[in-house]
Order: sequence, then C-alpha cells, then structure tokens
Amino acid sequence: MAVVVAIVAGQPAVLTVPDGRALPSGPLLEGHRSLQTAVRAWVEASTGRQLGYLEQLYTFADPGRAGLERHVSVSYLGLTAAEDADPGRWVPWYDLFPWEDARRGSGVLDGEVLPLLGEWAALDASGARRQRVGSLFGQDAASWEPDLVLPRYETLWEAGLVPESPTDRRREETVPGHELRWDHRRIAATAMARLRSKIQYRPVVFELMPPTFTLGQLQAVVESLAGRAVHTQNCRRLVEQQQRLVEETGEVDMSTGGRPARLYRFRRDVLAQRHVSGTKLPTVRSR
Amino acid sequence: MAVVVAIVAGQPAVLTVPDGRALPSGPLLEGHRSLQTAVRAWVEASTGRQLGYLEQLYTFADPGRAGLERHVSVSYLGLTAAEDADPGRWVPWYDLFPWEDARRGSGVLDGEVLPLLGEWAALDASGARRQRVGSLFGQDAASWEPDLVLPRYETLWEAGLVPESPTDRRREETVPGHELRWDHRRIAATAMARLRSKIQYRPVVFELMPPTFTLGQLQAVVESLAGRAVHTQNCRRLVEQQQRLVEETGEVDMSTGGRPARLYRFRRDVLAQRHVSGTKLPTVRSR
DNA sequence: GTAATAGTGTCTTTCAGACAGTATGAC
DNA sequence: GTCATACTGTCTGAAAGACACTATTAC
Repeated sequence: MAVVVAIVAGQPAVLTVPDGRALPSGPLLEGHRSLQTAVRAWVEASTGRQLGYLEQLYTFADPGRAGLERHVSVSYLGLTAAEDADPGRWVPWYDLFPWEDARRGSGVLDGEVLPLLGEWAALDASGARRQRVGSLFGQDAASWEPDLVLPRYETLWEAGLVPESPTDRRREETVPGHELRWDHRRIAATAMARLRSKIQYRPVVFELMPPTFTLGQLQAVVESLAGRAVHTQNCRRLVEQQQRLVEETGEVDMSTGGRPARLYRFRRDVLAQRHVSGTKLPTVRSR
Repeated sequence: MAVVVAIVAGQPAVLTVPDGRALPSGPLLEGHRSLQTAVRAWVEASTGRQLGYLEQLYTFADPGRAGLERHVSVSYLGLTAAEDADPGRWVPWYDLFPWEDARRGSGVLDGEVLPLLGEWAALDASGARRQRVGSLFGQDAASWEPDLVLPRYETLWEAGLVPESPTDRRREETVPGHELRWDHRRIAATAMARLRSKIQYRPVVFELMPPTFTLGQLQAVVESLAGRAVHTQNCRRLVEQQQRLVEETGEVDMSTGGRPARLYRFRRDVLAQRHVSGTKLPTVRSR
C-alpha cells in the first residue's frame, strides 16, 4: 500500500484508486532485492511517474483468526513532482482532513470540529478528554502542532466523529471530510504526519517541486504541507544561505503579478555530500 | 523480531537468544488487536520483564521465489529498565559495533576500521568512496554524527569488512565485533540509529533508567547511548529546568565517591500533558 | 589537607523570530 | 503615480555552548 503525494493545483494531494475511495495497493512482487525496490517498481509502473522519494511508513496486520494467517500490509510514503495530468485520481489532502489546514481562519476547525469535540469531552467528568483535545487541537494556550495529525485523527475516531468510527460509538453528526474505505484514511494521516515532521529535518520538499521554482513557490508548498504560515525571511535565509540547498538558475519568473522572482533549482549534490537538515518551519506567531 | 535494549552493567546491551548469535524472534500471535500489542505480549512473556517503550522499526522481506510467498518479518525496538539478572543473554551494544563508541580514544576506529576503509576507498579513483567514508566516519573536518549508525555499518558491509558481507567481496581481514546470524546485526544497527535519534526529541531515556537515579547516572546513560560525551551543565539545565522532566525525591545517593548526589525520578505525567522533546544531546566540541 | 564528584552562576556566540525598508514588475 | 510581490539589512531575545567557581563527601 502506498501513499503517493504530489502538489496538484498548488495543493498537496494523495493518489487514490479510480473511484477515489481507497489508496492504491498491490501484491508484494517477486524477484526484487528488497521490499523498497519492489514497491518503487510497482508504483512507477502503475502511475507512469517517477518517485523522487520513497520510505516505509508502517506495517499493519489484521487481527488474524485462529488457524488463519494474519494478513500483513506494509505501507509506504512516496513523493513525486507536481504534474497536472490525471487529476481525477488525486484527492486533495485537505479534503481528507479539512481540520488540518490552519492557514486561513480554520473555519472547519472552529465551526464544526471543536464544538463536536467539546460535546464529547464534556461527557467525561475527569477532564482528561478536555485536556487531550486542548493539547492536540491547540486550545487552552497549547500551540497547534502540525505533526500531531495522527493523534488528532485518532481522537476524532474514538469520539465517533468520523464515519469509519466503530459502530457502537459512532455519532449521528460527523465531522466533514472525504472518506476512504477501511482504515485508509488512518494510513493517510500517518503519511501526513510523517511528511510534516520529515520536511523539518530532511530536504524532502524539493521532491515535490518542479525542476526550477521561485522561493515564493517553495514557501507556498511548505505552507501547504504544514498547514500554516511560515516566516518568509527566515525561510529564505535558511534555504539560501545557511544550508545552501538551492542555487539560482539566472532566470526569472515574470508571472508573479509583482516584481519578477528569481528561479532556483535544488542542489541535488548536497544530499550526497553532507548530512543536511530540512526546512525548519520558521513559525509565525500571530495570525 | 525484537531488538530489546537495556542498560546492563552501565552499558547498553541487546537481548539475544541463548547462544548470543541472533535476535529473539517469534511468530505473529493471533487474537491481538494490533501487531504492537502482540509483540509486547510476546516479549514480556518470553523475557519476564516489562517493556517501558515499544515501537516498530522496519519490515524486511526475503526476495521471494516464483510461486512462493515472501517471508515478511517485522522488527521492533523495545526498551526496558536495567536489571542485572540473566546477563548471558545480553550482548553489549559496543561489542556488536566497537567503532561506534567515540567516548574514549576510539581505539578500534582509528586503529583498525579507518585503515581498512582507507584501503577500500583508495581502490576508487573517483574519490567518491573517500568522501563517503569521510562524511560518515567524521574525517576531513566532517563531524562524527551519532545517528549515522546504519550507513556506517552498510559501508563496512559493502567494503567486505564484516564477516556477513557478500562472499564475492568479502576481504580476508575484517573489522572486530560480535557477529550475529543472517542480517541481525544490520537490524540491530537500525535499532541503534533509531534510538540515538529518538532520545534527542522524545524523553525515552527514562525507560532505561531505574525508578530513581542521579543526574550523573542519567548523563552517563545518555553518553553510553550516544557514544560520546555530552555537556554536563547543559544536560542538567535542560532536563531539570527547561523541560521539567524530572523531580527530586529528596533522597541522596552516598555511593558516588565524592559529594553525594540528589536522587531524581522521571515525571511520567509530562508524557500525557505536553508534547515534550527529549535530551538534546548538548555536544561537547573538544575531546 | 587532597582527590573526586555534585551542583551553581554567568558570560559569549549563535540563530530563530521579527520588523522595517528597498526593488521591480503590471496597471 | 498605486498596487503587488520580491528581496535585503538589521535588531532582539532565547538558548546552546562554555567557563569558573563553590559544595560535600571519603581518605
């Protein structure tokens, strides 16, 4: 099973099967040296695009009844450069998790998710639920941490607020969001969490970028992944000077609507050279 | 398959099968809700000790011949509190990887590993091997990064310098170190790398500590895991003030050989409360 | 007293975060 | 000219890294 991420129409999106209701999955191919190469070959063959990056995510297993073998499925996170072909199979990541986008107003979070979670938390006299919701969803002076995608999803699942919650606790009213079959939305949440933390300490954002890009575009992609605004100047400083992750191509992009932006390309050689860190997500406090 | 780590006689050690030549492994048990709980139950039953921490490491698969199912094995990293019973089944981690201990003199590294790697690098005219060895093993002004356990091991494997290297490239003279069957030493290296990076951003060291401990003991454990000296005062400051990860018990340990040390205990409640980071490994430059 | 380890106070350097200002296009 | 976006220079505060010093035991 693979969660393949690309930037489609400026927003991160996840590749699905044609009906848009499940992640693509395949059998473990024979004859490959490792699982990793087998998965890469399978994804590249079935999507027709090259994967810039692939890493193992997590291995799940069905409970397994007596006498039967468990069914084991290994999930992977893959990144590929943006391309606008075949948009039907790409589901925007914030359609899956509308509450994860804290960039603008966060309407779904404040308008629908938090009130429903509030009801759930109120049912628990000990206050543990309220504290959990607070620290995960950035209430009560806790900051909203982009990485906590999975525990946030799990909280909604436990609270019965997603359609895939277990039937005995599922509520009438659920939180908005594009549903996937089985536990695929949970796996997508795992991938999203991994990617959000990975971009902070490894330069993997560039695998999602076209060959040349402006620093403004780079920042927009980082923001779309993190789901929040980052600090422009520090982002530039980090990428350009401190890490020397990019170099100018000498060309400019005139279609900005303002001053033309210089085009840059990723310096792939730094990956081999040193042990570099990624985009540190310079945070912006107010907003 | 599990890599269970504990501090035995002051040094990190890995649990093995009775002959000390393989990691313990078991079948996927039936009837558990998740793989994680199944592994925990199996390890706790077979070792008789509780695991403070358990996380999935990596999933490997045999190449798989036509018509046969691949054999999949899921590996886990487990941490348990120090205990000195049954020392025969614990193999010290620096017996497995003597070159990973950069705390004192690093005799094995300078005396045996680097000369052999130098020979291997010299066979490559392009200089790529030399650069790789330099950046991984901290030569040529590159700093020695504790986390790079796995690429260092893989380099030795590729260079034919470990007994488990493929026969067609294995050298006469290999690097010292306790060998394990199959690819178990590689899995142990994966675990070591994961643990070394994990202690920097999650407070997992405490799972290896006895219920009460002095800050000196804590520092010694961090150093033994990281394989290098850390900065005493900053380590204290971080753990005590900034993160408030520990609290005094009010008692002291008189067996230090110098001034008695205050005893502390880990504040388990912080795990639930906030999203705290671990021991930042304040580095010490000279040495 | 010395040796050894525990613990405290403070200085310096680095850098994330922030602000203010300038540059260059379209209209 | 205005508006919009791109880019630059500099300030500040927090914290990592480092140093010097004091405290309390055993001998």
